[in-house]
Amino acid sequence: MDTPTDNNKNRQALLDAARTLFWKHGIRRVTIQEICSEADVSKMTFYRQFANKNEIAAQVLRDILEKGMEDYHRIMQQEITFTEKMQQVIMLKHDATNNISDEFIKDIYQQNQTELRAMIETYQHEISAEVRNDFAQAQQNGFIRQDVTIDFIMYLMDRLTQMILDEKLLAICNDSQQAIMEVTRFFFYGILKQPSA
Amino acid sequence: MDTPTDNNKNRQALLDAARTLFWKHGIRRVTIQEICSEADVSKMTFYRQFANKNEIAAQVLRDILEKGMEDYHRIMQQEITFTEKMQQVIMLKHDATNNISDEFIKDIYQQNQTELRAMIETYQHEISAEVRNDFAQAQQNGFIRQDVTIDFIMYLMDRLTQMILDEKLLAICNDSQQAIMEVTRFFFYGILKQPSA
DNA sequence: ATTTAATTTTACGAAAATAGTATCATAAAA
DNA sequence: TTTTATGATACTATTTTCGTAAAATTAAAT
Repeated sequence: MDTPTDNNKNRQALLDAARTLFWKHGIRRVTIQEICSEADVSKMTFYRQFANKNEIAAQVLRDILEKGMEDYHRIMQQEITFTEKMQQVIMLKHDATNNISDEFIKDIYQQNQTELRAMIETYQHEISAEVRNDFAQAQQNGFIRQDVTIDFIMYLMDRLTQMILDEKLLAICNDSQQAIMEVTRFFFYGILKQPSA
Repeated sequence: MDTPTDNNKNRQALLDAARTLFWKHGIRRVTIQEICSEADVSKMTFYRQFANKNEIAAQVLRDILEKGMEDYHRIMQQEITFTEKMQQVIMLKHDATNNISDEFIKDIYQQNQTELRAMIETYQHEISAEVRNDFAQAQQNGFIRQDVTIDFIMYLMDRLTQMILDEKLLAICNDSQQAIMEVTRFFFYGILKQPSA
Protein backbone atom coordinates (compact mmCIF):
# COMPACT_ATOMS: atom_id res chain seq x y z
CA MET A 1 0.00 0.00 0.00
CA ASP A 2 2.28 2.74 -1.13
CA THR A 3 1.54 6.16 -2.50
CA PRO A 4 1.57 6.77 -6.23
CA THR A 5 4.22 9.48 -6.51
CA ASP A 6 6.59 8.15 -3.96
CA ASN A 7 5.45 9.60 -0.68
CA ASN A 8 8.55 8.69 1.27
CA LYS A 9 10.83 10.56 -1.06
CA ASN A 10 9.26 13.90 -0.19
CA ARG A 11 9.31 13.14 3.50
CA GLN A 12 12.98 12.32 3.31
CA ALA A 13 13.72 15.42 1.28
CA LEU A 14 12.03 17.50 3.97
CA LEU A 15 13.98 15.79 6.72
CA ASP A 16 17.25 16.28 4.88
CA ALA A 17 16.51 19.92 4.20
CA ALA A 18 15.48 20.50 7.81
CA ARG A 19 18.63 18.90 9.15
CA THR A 20 20.86 20.95 6.88
CA LEU A 21 19.16 24.18 7.90
CA PHE A 22 18.85 23.35 11.61
CA TRP A 23 22.50 22.49 11.49
CA LYS A 24 23.54 25.91 10.39
CA HIS A 25 21.04 28.11 12.19
CA GLY A 26 19.37 26.10 14.92
CA ILE A 27 15.62 25.54 14.98
CA ARG A 28 14.32 28.97 15.94
CA ARG A 29 15.69 30.88 12.97
CA VAL A 30 14.51 28.46 10.31
CA THR A 31 11.03 28.82 8.83
CA ILE A 32 8.83 26.06 7.49
CA GLN A 33 8.68 27.81 4.15
CA GLU A 34 12.44 27.73 4.02
CA ILE A 35 12.55 24.02 4.67
CA CYS A 36 10.04 23.52 1.88
CA SER A 37 12.04 25.60 -0.59
CA GLU A 38 15.22 23.75 0.28
CA ALA A 39 13.42 20.43 -0.14
CA ASP A 40 11.76 21.69 -3.32
CA VAL A 41 8.35 20.77 -2.03
CA SER A 42 5.16 22.73 -1.43
CA LYS A 43 4.07 23.88 2.00
CA MET A 44 1.02 21.64 1.87
CA THR A 45 3.15 18.53 1.51
CA PHE A 46 5.00 19.60 4.60
CA TYR A 47 1.81 19.82 6.63
CA ARG A 48 0.67 16.50 5.29
CA GLN A 49 3.84 14.96 6.70
CA PHE A 50 4.41 16.95 9.89
CA ALA A 51 2.11 18.85 12.23
CA ASN A 52 4.56 21.68 12.80
CA LYS A 53 8.21 22.63 13.04
CA ASN A 54 8.68 21.00 16.42
CA GLU A 55 7.63 17.67 15.04
CA ILE A 56 10.06 17.66 12.17
CA ALA A 57 12.79 18.85 14.53
CA ALA A 58 11.97 15.94 16.83
CA GLN A 59 12.17 13.52 13.91
CA VAL A 60 15.48 14.98 12.76
CA LEU A 61 16.90 14.60 16.23
CA ARG A 62 15.48 11.10 16.58
CA ASP A 63 17.14 10.04 13.33
CA ILE A 64 20.47 11.46 14.42
CA LEU A 65 20.40 9.78 17.80
CA GLU A 66 19.26 6.45 16.39
CA LYS A 67 21.98 6.53 13.80
CA GLY A 68 24.49 7.13 16.57
CA MET A 69 23.15 4.14 18.45
CA GLU A 70 23.25 1.89 15.43
CA ASP A 71 26.76 2.95 14.57
CA TYR A 72 27.92 2.13 18.08
CA HIS A 73 26.23 -1.28 18.02
CA ARG A 74 27.62 -2.13 14.64
CA ILE A 75 31.09 -1.38 15.88
CA MET A 76 30.78 -3.38 19.08
CA GLN A 77 29.28 -6.41 17.38
CA GLN A 78 32.26 -6.88 15.09
CA GLU A 79 34.68 -9.73 15.62
CA ILE A 80 37.68 -7.53 16.23
CA THR A 81 39.85 -6.68 19.23
CA PHE A 82 38.64 -4.30 21.92
CA THR A 83 41.34 -1.85 20.93
CA GLU A 84 40.16 -1.75 17.36
CA LYS A 85 36.58 -1.24 18.51
CA MET A 86 37.57 1.74 20.61
CA GLN A 87 39.48 3.20 17.73
CA GLN A 88 36.36 3.04 15.62
CA VAL A 89 34.21 4.52 18.36
CA ILE A 90 36.49 7.49 18.70
CA MET A 91 36.50 7.81 14.93
CA LEU A 92 32.70 7.75 14.95
CA LYS A 93 32.30 11.28 16.23
CA HIS A 94 34.24 12.51 13.25
CA ASP A 95 31.09 11.88 11.27
CA ALA A 96 28.96 15.03 11.10
CA THR A 97 25.76 13.34 12.24
CA ASN A 98 27.45 12.18 15.42
CA ASN A 99 28.48 15.62 16.46
CA ILE A 100 25.40 17.78 16.79
CA SER A 101 25.85 21.41 15.84
CA ASP A 102 26.15 24.18 18.41
CA GLU A 103 23.20 26.20 17.16
CA PHE A 104 20.99 23.15 17.10
CA ILE A 105 21.87 22.24 20.68
CA LYS A 106 21.48 25.84 21.83
CA ASP A 107 17.90 25.98 20.61
CA ILE A 108 17.10 22.65 22.19
CA TYR A 109 18.49 23.61 25.56
CA GLN A 110 16.58 26.87 25.66
CA GLN A 111 12.92 27.73 25.84
CA ASN A 112 10.12 25.18 25.68
CA GLN A 113 11.98 22.36 24.01
CA THR A 114 11.38 19.99 26.91
CA GLU A 115 10.44 17.20 24.57
CA LEU A 116 13.66 17.35 22.61
CA ARG A 117 15.72 17.74 25.74
CA ALA A 118 14.10 14.65 27.20
CA MET A 119 14.87 12.78 24.01
CA ILE A 120 18.56 13.59 24.26
CA GLU A 121 18.73 12.69 27.91
CA THR A 122 17.01 9.38 27.35
CA TYR A 123 19.47 8.60 24.60
CA GLN A 124 22.43 9.62 26.73
CA HIS A 125 21.25 7.37 29.55
CA GLU A 126 20.84 4.44 27.21
CA ILE A 127 24.11 4.80 25.42
CA SER A 128 26.18 5.60 28.47
CA ALA A 129 24.77 2.56 30.27
CA GLU A 130 25.85 0.40 27.37
CA VAL A 131 29.26 1.95 27.09
CA ARG A 132 29.76 1.64 30.82
CA ASN A 133 28.78 -1.99 30.62
CA ASP A 134 31.10 -2.68 27.71
CA PHE A 135 33.99 -1.10 29.55
CA ALA A 136 33.31 -2.95 32.77
CA GLN A 137 33.31 -6.17 30.81
CA ALA A 138 36.53 -5.23 29.07
CA GLN A 139 38.07 -4.50 32.44
CA GLN A 140 37.03 -7.90 33.73
CA ASN A 141 38.51 -9.53 30.68
CA GLY A 142 41.81 -7.81 31.44
CA PHE A 143 41.87 -5.35 28.57
CA ILE A 144 41.90 -2.36 30.94
CA ARG A 145 44.00 -1.63 34.02
CA GLN A 146 42.20 -2.63 37.22
CA ASP A 147 43.14 0.57 39.08
CA VAL A 148 41.22 2.93 36.81
CA THR A 149 37.55 3.81 37.36
CA ILE A 150 34.96 3.51 34.63
CA ASP A 151 33.84 7.07 35.35
CA PHE A 152 37.27 8.35 34.52
CA ILE A 153 37.30 6.37 31.31
CA MET A 154 33.94 7.81 30.33
CA TYR A 155 35.30 11.28 30.92
CA LEU A 156 38.39 10.51 28.85
CA MET A 157 36.34 9.20 25.96
CA ASP A 158 34.47 12.46 25.84
CA ARG A 159 37.59 14.60 25.84
CA LEU A 160 39.40 12.45 23.31
CA THR A 161 36.56 12.56 20.81
CA GLN A 162 36.71 16.32 21.10
CA MET A 163 40.42 16.26 20.44
CA ILE A 164 40.16 14.64 17.05
CA LEU A 165 37.92 17.48 15.92
CA ASP A 166 40.42 20.05 17.09
CA GLU A 167 42.15 21.85 14.25
CA LYS A 168 45.28 22.31 16.27
CA LEU A 169 45.72 18.56 16.45
CA LEU A 170 45.09 18.27 12.73
CA ALA A 171 47.88 20.74 12.14
CA ILE A 172 50.21 18.54 14.15
CA CYS A 173 49.23 15.29 12.48
CA ASN A 174 49.38 14.69 8.75
CA ASP A 175 45.68 13.93 8.40
CA SER A 176 42.65 13.13 10.51
CA GLN A 177 43.23 9.41 10.09
CA GLN A 178 46.61 9.75 11.76
CA ALA A 179 45.10 11.99 14.44
CA ILE A 180 42.62 9.26 15.34
CA MET A 181 45.37 6.63 15.51
CA GLU A 182 47.51 8.89 17.66
CA VAL A 183 44.71 9.62 20.09
CA THR A 184 43.60 6.02 20.38
CA ARG A 185 47.13 4.85 20.96
CA PHE A 186 47.47 7.43 23.70
CA PHE A 187 44.15 6.32 25.15
CA PHE A 188 45.35 2.77 25.55
CA TYR A 189 49.04 3.05 26.16
CA GLY A 190 49.60 6.54 27.53
CA ILE A 191 52.79 8.25 26.48
CA LEU A 192 55.27 5.96 28.17
CA LYS A 193 57.24 3.49 26.16
CA GLN A 194 55.58 0.13 26.55
CA PRO A 195 57.38 -2.63 28.46
CA SER A 196 55.32 -5.28 26.64
CA ALA A 197 55.27 -4.68 22.92
CA MET B 1 30.35 68.00 24.76
CA ASP B 2 30.33 64.34 25.63
CA THR B 3 27.68 62.26 27.29
CA PRO B 4 28.03 61.35 30.97
CA THR B 5 27.99 57.56 30.76
CA ASP B 6 30.17 57.11 27.73
CA ASN B 7 27.89 57.19 24.73
CA ASN B 8 30.41 55.81 22.28
CA LYS B 9 30.92 52.67 24.29
CA ASN B 10 27.34 51.57 23.78
CA ARG B 11 27.49 52.32 20.09
CA GLN B 12 30.61 50.22 19.73
CA ALA B 13 29.11 47.42 21.77
CA LEU B 14 26.13 47.39 19.43
CA LEU B 15 28.36 47.35 16.35
CA ASP B 16 30.44 44.51 17.75
CA ALA B 17 27.37 42.51 18.67
CA ALA B 18 25.81 43.11 15.27
CA ARG B 19 28.94 42.02 13.44
CA THR B 20 29.22 38.84 15.48
CA LEU B 21 25.60 37.93 14.82
CA PHE B 22 25.52 38.98 11.16
CA TRP B 23 28.63 36.92 10.73
CA LYS B 24 26.99 33.73 11.85
CA HIS B 25 23.48 34.17 10.52
CA GLY B 26 23.46 36.93 7.95
CA ILE B 27 21.31 40.02 8.36
CA ARG B 28 17.82 38.67 7.75
CA ARG B 29 17.75 36.17 10.59
CA VAL B 30 19.04 38.52 13.26
CA THR B 31 16.61 40.73 15.20
CA ILE B 32 17.31 44.10 16.75
CA GLN B 33 16.35 42.78 20.15
CA GLU B 34 18.96 40.08 19.73
CA ILE B 35 21.67 42.59 18.93
CA CYS B 36 20.69 44.56 22.03
CA SER B 37 20.84 41.50 24.26
CA GLU B 38 24.22 40.52 22.89
CA ALA B 39 25.48 44.07 23.42
CA ASP B 40 23.84 44.16 26.84
CA VAL B 41 22.03 47.37 26.01
CA SER B 42 18.37 48.32 25.91
CA LYS B 43 16.38 48.60 22.73
CA MET B 44 15.94 52.32 23.24
CA THR B 45 19.66 52.93 23.15
CA PHE B 46 19.76 51.08 19.88
CA TYR B 47 17.23 53.40 18.30
CA ARG B 48 19.09 56.40 19.65
CA GLN B 49 22.16 55.24 17.73
CA PHE B 50 20.66 53.71 14.59
CA ALA B 51 17.43 54.22 12.71
CA ASN B 52 16.95 50.56 11.90
CA LYS B 53 18.68 47.26 11.20
CA ASN B 54 19.75 48.29 7.72
CA GLU B 55 21.64 51.25 9.10
CA ILE B 56 23.65 49.28 11.59
CA ALA B 57 24.32 46.66 8.93
CA ALA B 58 25.60 49.41 6.64
CA GLN B 59 27.87 50.71 9.38
CA VAL B 60 29.18 47.23 10.12
CA LEU B 61 29.97 46.70 6.46
CA ARG B 62 31.52 50.15 6.16
CA ASP B 63 33.82 49.44 9.09
CA ILE B 64 34.89 46.13 7.61
CA LEU B 65 35.61 47.58 4.19
CA GLU B 66 37.46 50.56 5.59
CA LYS B 67 39.57 48.33 7.76
CA GLY B 68 40.44 46.30 4.68
CA MET B 69 41.49 49.47 2.89
CA GLU B 70 43.60 50.71 5.76
CA ASP B 71 45.28 47.35 6.13
CA TYR B 72 46.19 47.33 2.46
CA HIS B 73 47.56 50.87 2.59
CA ARG B 74 49.57 50.20 5.71
CA ILE B 75 51.18 47.23 4.01
CA MET B 76 52.00 49.06 0.80
CA GLN B 77 53.44 52.10 2.55
CA GLN B 78 56.08 50.07 4.34
CA GLU B 79 59.71 50.28 3.35
CA ILE B 80 60.04 46.63 2.39
CA THR B 81 60.45 44.70 -0.84
CA PHE B 82 57.56 44.17 -3.20
CA THR B 83 57.72 40.45 -2.51
CA GLU B 84 57.31 41.00 1.21
CA LYS B 85 54.39 43.34 0.63
CA MET B 86 52.61 40.74 -1.47
CA GLN B 87 53.20 38.12 1.17
CA GLN B 88 51.51 40.36 3.70
CA VAL B 89 48.62 41.12 1.37
CA ILE B 90 47.94 37.45 0.86
CA MET B 91 48.22 36.95 4.60
CA LEU B 92 45.72 39.77 5.11
CA LYS B 93 42.72 37.75 4.06
CA HIS B 94 43.52 35.27 6.73
CA ASP B 95 42.17 37.82 9.16
CA ALA B 96 38.48 37.22 9.79
CA THR B 97 37.39 40.76 9.05
CA ASN B 98 38.95 40.61 5.61
CA ASN B 99 37.00 37.58 4.60
CA ILE B 100 33.30 38.38 4.85
CA SER B 101 31.11 35.51 5.91
CA ASP B 102 28.96 33.56 3.48
CA GLU B 103 25.67 34.22 5.21
CA PHE B 104 26.40 37.92 5.42
CA ILE B 105 27.19 38.14 1.72
CA LYS B 106 24.18 36.04 0.80
CA ASP B 107 21.82 38.45 2.53
CA ILE B 108 23.48 41.44 0.92
CA TYR B 109 23.28 40.01 -2.58
CA GLN B 110 19.64 39.14 -2.25
CA GLN B 111 16.51 41.21 -1.86
CA ASN B 112 16.49 44.99 -1.45
CA GLN B 113 19.99 45.48 -0.17
CA THR B 114 20.92 47.74 -3.07
CA GLU B 115 22.63 50.19 -0.75
CA LEU B 116 24.96 47.60 0.75
CA ARG B 117 25.64 46.07 -2.62
CA ALA B 118 26.59 49.47 -3.97
CA MET B 119 28.90 49.97 -1.02
CA ILE B 120 30.75 46.76 -1.75
CA GLU B 121 31.02 47.51 -5.43
CA THR B 122 32.35 51.00 -4.80
CA TYR B 123 34.94 49.54 -2.48
CA GLN B 124 35.91 46.87 -4.95
CA HIS B 125 36.38 49.45 -7.67
CA GLU B 126 38.56 51.60 -5.45
CA ILE B 127 40.72 48.82 -4.13
CA SER B 128 41.11 47.00 -7.41
CA ALA B 129 42.15 50.23 -9.12
CA GLU B 130 44.85 50.69 -6.51
CA VAL B 131 46.03 47.13 -6.66
CA ARG B 132 46.09 47.25 -10.43
CA ASN B 133 48.12 50.42 -10.28
CA ASP B 134 50.56 48.97 -7.75
CA PHE B 135 51.10 45.94 -9.93
CA ALA B 136 51.57 47.94 -13.08
CA GLN B 137 54.19 50.00 -11.31
CA ALA B 138 55.88 46.88 -10.00
CA GLN B 139 55.93 45.51 -13.53
CA GLN B 140 57.53 48.68 -14.81
CA ASN B 141 60.12 48.48 -12.07
CA GLY B 142 60.99 44.99 -13.24
CA PHE B 143 59.60 43.02 -10.30
CA ILE B 144 57.15 41.17 -12.50
CA ARG B 145 57.61 39.37 -15.81
CA GLN B 146 56.69 41.59 -18.78
CA ASP B 147 54.74 38.88 -20.58
CA VAL B 148 52.04 38.48 -17.97
CA THR B 149 48.85 40.59 -17.92
CA ILE B 150 47.70 42.47 -14.87
CA ASP B 151 44.25 40.91 -15.25
CA PHE B 152 45.73 37.48 -14.90
CA ILE B 153 47.61 38.57 -11.80
CA MET B 154 44.44 39.96 -10.26
CA TYR B 155 42.74 36.64 -10.89
CA LEU B 156 45.65 34.77 -9.34
CA MET B 157 45.61 36.92 -6.23
CA ASP B 158 42.00 36.04 -5.70
CA ARG B 159 42.55 32.32 -6.07
CA LEU B 160 45.66 32.28 -3.94
CA THR B 161 44.01 34.06 -1.03
CA GLN B 162 41.34 31.42 -1.17
CA MET B 163 43.96 28.70 -1.08
CA ILE B 164 45.43 29.75 2.24
CA LEU B 165 42.00 29.31 3.82
CA ASP B 166 41.68 25.83 2.41
CA GLU B 167 41.89 23.12 5.04
CA LYS B 168 43.38 20.70 2.59
CA LEU B 169 46.38 22.94 2.18
CA LEU B 170 46.67 23.32 5.93
CA ALA B 171 46.82 19.55 6.21
CA ILE B 172 49.73 19.52 3.79
CA CYS B 173 51.65 22.33 5.44
CA ASN B 174 52.67 22.35 9.06
CA ASP B 175 50.79 25.50 9.95
CA SER B 176 49.03 28.42 8.27
CA GLN B 177 52.18 30.51 8.45
CA GLN B 178 54.00 27.98 6.32
CA ALA B 179 51.00 27.76 4.00
CA ILE B 180 51.20 31.49 3.36
CA MET B 181 54.93 31.30 2.66
CA GLU B 182 54.46 28.39 0.33
CA VAL B 183 51.71 30.08 -1.64
CA THR B 184 53.55 33.38 -1.92
CA ARG B 185 56.69 31.65 -3.06
CA PHE B 186 54.69 29.86 -5.72
CA PHE B 187 53.06 33.14 -6.73
CA PHE B 188 56.41 34.73 -7.45
CA TYR B 189 58.61 31.90 -8.60
CA GLY B 190 56.25 29.22 -9.88
CA ILE B 191 57.27 25.63 -9.23
CA LEU B 192 60.37 25.54 -11.40
CA LYS B 193 63.76 25.61 -9.84
CA GLN B 194 65.05 29.16 -10.06
CA PRO B 195 68.01 29.90 -12.35
CA SER B 196 68.78 33.07 -10.39
CA ALA B 197 68.69 32.43 -6.67
C1' DA C 1 21.20 67.18 48.32
C1' DT C 2 19.76 68.50 43.90
C1' DT C 3 20.11 68.64 39.15
C1' DT C 4 20.95 66.69 34.84
C1' DA C 5 21.32 63.49 31.20
C1' DA C 6 21.63 58.86 29.71
C1' DT C 7 19.74 54.74 30.18
C1' DT C 8 16.59 50.95 31.40
C1' DT C 9 12.11 49.26 32.00
C1' DT C 10 7.56 48.61 30.78
C1' DA C 11 3.91 48.99 27.99
C1' DC C 12 1.85 49.53 23.84
C1' DG C 13 -0.01 49.80 18.85
C1' DA C 14 1.41 49.07 14.08
C1' DA C 15 3.40 46.39 10.73
C1' DA C 16 5.44 42.43 8.98
C1' DA C 17 6.47 37.67 8.94
C1' DT C 18 5.10 33.18 9.68
C1' DA C 19 1.92 29.48 10.59
C1' DG C 20 -1.59 26.84 9.28
C1' DT C 21 -6.00 25.75 6.34
C1' DA C 22 -9.31 25.34 2.53
C1' DT C 23 -9.94 24.74 -2.18
C1' DC C 24 -9.12 23.55 -6.72
C1' DA C 25 -6.35 21.94 -10.64
C1' DT C 26 -3.18 18.56 -12.17
C1' DA C 27 -0.79 14.53 -13.03
C1' DA C 28 0.48 10.06 -12.19
C1' DA C 29 -0.75 5.34 -10.51
C1' DA C 30 -4.11 1.75 -9.89
C1' DT D 1 -11.93 5.89 -14.74
C1' DT D 2 -11.00 6.35 -10.14
C1' DT D 3 -7.90 7.19 -6.69
C1' DT D 4 -4.23 9.62 -4.50
C1' DA D 5 -0.50 12.64 -3.77
C1' DT D 6 0.99 16.91 -4.91
C1' DG D 7 1.30 21.84 -6.16
C1' DA D 8 -0.52 26.36 -6.51
C1' DT D 9 -3.16 29.95 -4.76
C1' DA D 10 -5.57 32.48 -1.70
C1' DC D 11 -6.82 33.27 2.64
C1' DT D 12 -7.14 33.83 7.92
C1' DA D 13 -5.01 33.50 12.29
C1' DT D 14 -1.25 33.89 15.08
C1' DT D 15 3.17 35.21 16.40
C1' DT D 16 7.04 37.98 16.06
C1' DT D 17 9.23 42.04 15.40
C1' DC D 18 9.34 46.92 14.97
C1' DG D 19 9.34 51.29 16.59
C1' DT D 20 7.68 54.78 20.04
C1' DA D 21 6.20 56.89 24.40
C1' DA D 22 6.35 57.66 29.12
C1' DA D 23 7.78 56.65 33.67
C1' DA D 24 11.41 54.80 36.74
C1' DT D 25 16.28 54.24 37.62
C1' DT D 26 21.05 55.13 37.69
C1' DA D 27 25.21 57.69 38.09
C1' DA D 28 27.85 61.49 37.67
C1' DA D 29 28.18 66.66 38.10
C1' DT D 30 27.02 70.73 40.43
